[in-house]
Amino acid sequence: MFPKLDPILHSELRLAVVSLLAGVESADFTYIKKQTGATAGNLSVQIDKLSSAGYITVEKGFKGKMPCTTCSLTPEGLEAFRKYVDALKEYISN
Amino acid sequence: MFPKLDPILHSELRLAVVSLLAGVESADFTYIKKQTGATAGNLSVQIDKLSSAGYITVEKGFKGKMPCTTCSLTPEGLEAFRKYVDALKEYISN
DNA sequence: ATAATTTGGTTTATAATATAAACTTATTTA
DNA sequence: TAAATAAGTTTATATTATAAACCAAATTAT
Repeated sequence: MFPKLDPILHSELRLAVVSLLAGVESADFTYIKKQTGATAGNLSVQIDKLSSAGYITVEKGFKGKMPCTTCSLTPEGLEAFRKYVDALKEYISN
Repeated sequence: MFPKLDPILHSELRLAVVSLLAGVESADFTYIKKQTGATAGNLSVQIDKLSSAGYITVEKGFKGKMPCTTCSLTPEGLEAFRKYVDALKEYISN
């Protein structure tokens, strides 16, 4: 049977963000924006959702004088990602 | 970089339907409904979309006296599924 | 025989989502 | 100091997913 796919992660951009963060300590907004090719508005919204879900933490600081938003995956986010991947495999393998 | 995910397939139910059909010659509406656990309305809509996209063919006939809608994956549908899986792997592996 | 229920769906309405466009605030460059 | 750029946020819109309501025919119960 097909397991339910976590709707927080079953989104192209949010999945890309989490996938990206899964590989690094942390990444800032503009880096994520470049890597994903997302618009700032869309990214801002999706980062909020991941943050509200507790999948990432978001820290707003400064790099020099410029504002800089840094994101990193929480343990819960990593676990959710792992589960999502497993669930997905039920759909795409066999 | 993250490849674009085919929006026709990046949907929980449509992906389940295509995944299911990828393994068999054809399957009828009620069978798909049972296997996916979807509601009839939702399944009807999603089957229409897959059909409009040319990913599946839909034949309405009768099994005995009861109406019976039979679906099967087209070569394009199979190819799209294959591509989707490949694209997805860029997100979920590494 | 006919009323109620079930089967196999479709259509319509609604709630959620994704996305872009417009806007804000501060900074740097011309 | 005016214009342009950076780094986001907020708001508006279009699309989606989903369920609820509906329909017609067949079956079962009375």
